[in-house]
Amino acid sequence: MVSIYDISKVVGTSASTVSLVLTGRAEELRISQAKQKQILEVANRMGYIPNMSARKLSSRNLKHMPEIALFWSPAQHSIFLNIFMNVLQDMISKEEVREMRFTILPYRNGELEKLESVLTANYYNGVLVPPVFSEDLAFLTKTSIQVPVVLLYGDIPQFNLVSVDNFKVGTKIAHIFHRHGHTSVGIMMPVYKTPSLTIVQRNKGLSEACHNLDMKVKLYTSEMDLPPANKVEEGKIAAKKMLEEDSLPSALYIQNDSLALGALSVFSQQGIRIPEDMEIIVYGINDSLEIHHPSITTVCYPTEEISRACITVMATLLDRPGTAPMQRIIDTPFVFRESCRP
Amino acid sequence: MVSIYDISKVVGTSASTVSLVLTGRAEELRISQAKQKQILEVANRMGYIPNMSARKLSSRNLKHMPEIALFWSPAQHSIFLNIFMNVLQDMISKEEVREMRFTILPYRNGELEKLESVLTANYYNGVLVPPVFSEDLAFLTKTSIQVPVVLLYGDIPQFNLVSVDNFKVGTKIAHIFHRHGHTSVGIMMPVYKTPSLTIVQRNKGLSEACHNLDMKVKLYTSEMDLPPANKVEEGKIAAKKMLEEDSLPSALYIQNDSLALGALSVFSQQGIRIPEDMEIIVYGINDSLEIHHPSITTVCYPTEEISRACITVMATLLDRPGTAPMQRIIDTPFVFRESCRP
DNA sequence: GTGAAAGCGCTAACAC
DNA sequence: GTGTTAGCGCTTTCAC
Repeated sequence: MVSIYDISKVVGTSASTVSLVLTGRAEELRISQAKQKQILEVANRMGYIPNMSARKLSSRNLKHMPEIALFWSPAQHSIFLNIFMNVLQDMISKEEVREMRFTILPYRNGELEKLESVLTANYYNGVLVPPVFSEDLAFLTKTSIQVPVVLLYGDIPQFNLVSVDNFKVGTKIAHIFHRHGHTSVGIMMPVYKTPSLTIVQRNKGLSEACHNLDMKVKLYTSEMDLPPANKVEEGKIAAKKMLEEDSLPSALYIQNDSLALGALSVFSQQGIRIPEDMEIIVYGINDSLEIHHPSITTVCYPTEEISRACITVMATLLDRPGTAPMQRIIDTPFVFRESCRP
Repeated sequence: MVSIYDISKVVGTSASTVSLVLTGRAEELRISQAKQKQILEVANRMGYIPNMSARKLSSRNLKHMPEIALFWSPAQHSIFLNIFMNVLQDMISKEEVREMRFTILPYRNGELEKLESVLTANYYNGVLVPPVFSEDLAFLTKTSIQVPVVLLYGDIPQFNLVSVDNFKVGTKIAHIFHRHGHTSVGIMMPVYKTPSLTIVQRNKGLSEACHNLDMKVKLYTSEMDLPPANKVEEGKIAAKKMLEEDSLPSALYIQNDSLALGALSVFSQQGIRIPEDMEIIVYGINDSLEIHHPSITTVCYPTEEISRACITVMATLLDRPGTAPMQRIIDTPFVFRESCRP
């Protein structure tokens, strides 16, 4: 990489002159126009990119700020980032936690190990990992990381965990349906090549509890893997397939809000009455579920509390390196509406 | 701030030993257990936080990577970040642009200047600024920044711009309504203490064109500033107020998708037929608008193209510092559905 | 097993 | 106006 020293050699001046020009202080120190122009030109031609680590290091007036790596895959719910940043800003401005900054490291599910060098070299003061696939979890387990790691899913002893009890969410839903006297329960879920572990856990919690409570369980999917933007379409297909069958479950749990929107539009078209013909609970947060007729009962990931807990845990670990890993399990709230009463 | 040198003094060893222990290479270099334990303890007690700038600088094997500051306010549409990161990852993996990393700097609208030190000290290789308020734009204009700045809104000559023509969007809508023979047009918009400049521009384009085409324009809002999460409720209130008036516009443009969901639910309850009684165009992207009965015609911010252009512009400027500012105006696509045919 | 010393790329103080 | 020099905090090499 080209440094100001390289530029200074080409121009035939000292590195400090180059620095002065490139940081915009040429005028105040009265560097000659000709030299300024020449330095700028050479920098442009050589493709000089300032090394910010060096700059930060040498700047006397900068207070050092921890930098946290935030892994991010396309599969995460986009609202998370926004809420997380709002909560962060809020906590920092109220001085509830020390300042820190988050750098986003995009990765694709199952390919976390491509970022191995970032992790092993410990270039960040901490790492925040959203719910990842099992292969990513396996990779993390065997990687030696010397900075605090906060996971949003996955029970790895050496890491911190801030999560919800997905299994329990499933169990709770089963109990609600059982209390209402249902004997057959449907689960509608997206078709993933590899389903997310959180969905797997919720399915498992629901299925096992249903089994224990003598209710039948049936899975419904569109059986075709559409692009992520087409979840609504997937819901329509899944709902249509469901309606083609001999019997309908009298209670349905839908794993995703977009899926639900698609399914609900089909149900309404086909005259399925909700909750009379079928009670419905949806995992999700979409506004439309609230204003739908009838309004839809939801369970959803408590993004704000999770964010708050993440930030608190991270701050604690930054200030006290080597502290034993912590676990925070946040409760998942139900919002009961017309589609399924408590 | 505490450094490994501080720790070494307390422990009574050398800085390099501390470094070895703290980077997890104590075993391979056979540092004594006692010393390891002591160093770890002291580091924890003193609240040692490694300076990553120093670490990156001194690591021989690291290839330097540009770091870009991404300003982010709660008012931005959350989907943007997600799409932006997906596009980034895609472009990098296809080697269309050089690698770069984005660090999120949260700020509140109108308070961008609180981040002045970040900007003037030039601690990032580039800066990406989403649509900001006029006071933020004014602040940026008068701040001396020595690294490439890409704006998503605002015509400041010294900065780069990647944007849409909001005014033209308004004009286009006016022409569609005019072609359909409407003489009265409504604009429904959120109540903001300070409305976003993009909304102002679209309103302006629509109003001016309506005026030129001899159509009446009326603004509708809820007139109460609910929290951002209540945009749906705002839409309901605005719609109810609208229905209380003597006459209804025969064409309505709604500035925001959540607002539209609220308004549409009121219209449907009150038996307003769409598009017969009122044609509707919505600015937004929400899935529900597509599956609504009738389906809703939308215009929306072309996030993917904008992201792609931002990244391209940024990469160009990183590689060729001092290149003249660029402007990229992206076209805003209409999706015609039942609520308003072309 | 541990310490001394060089050097990463840059800024800033000071000398000329 | 421009160059020299001393660090910023850390890793790494090499000597002991």
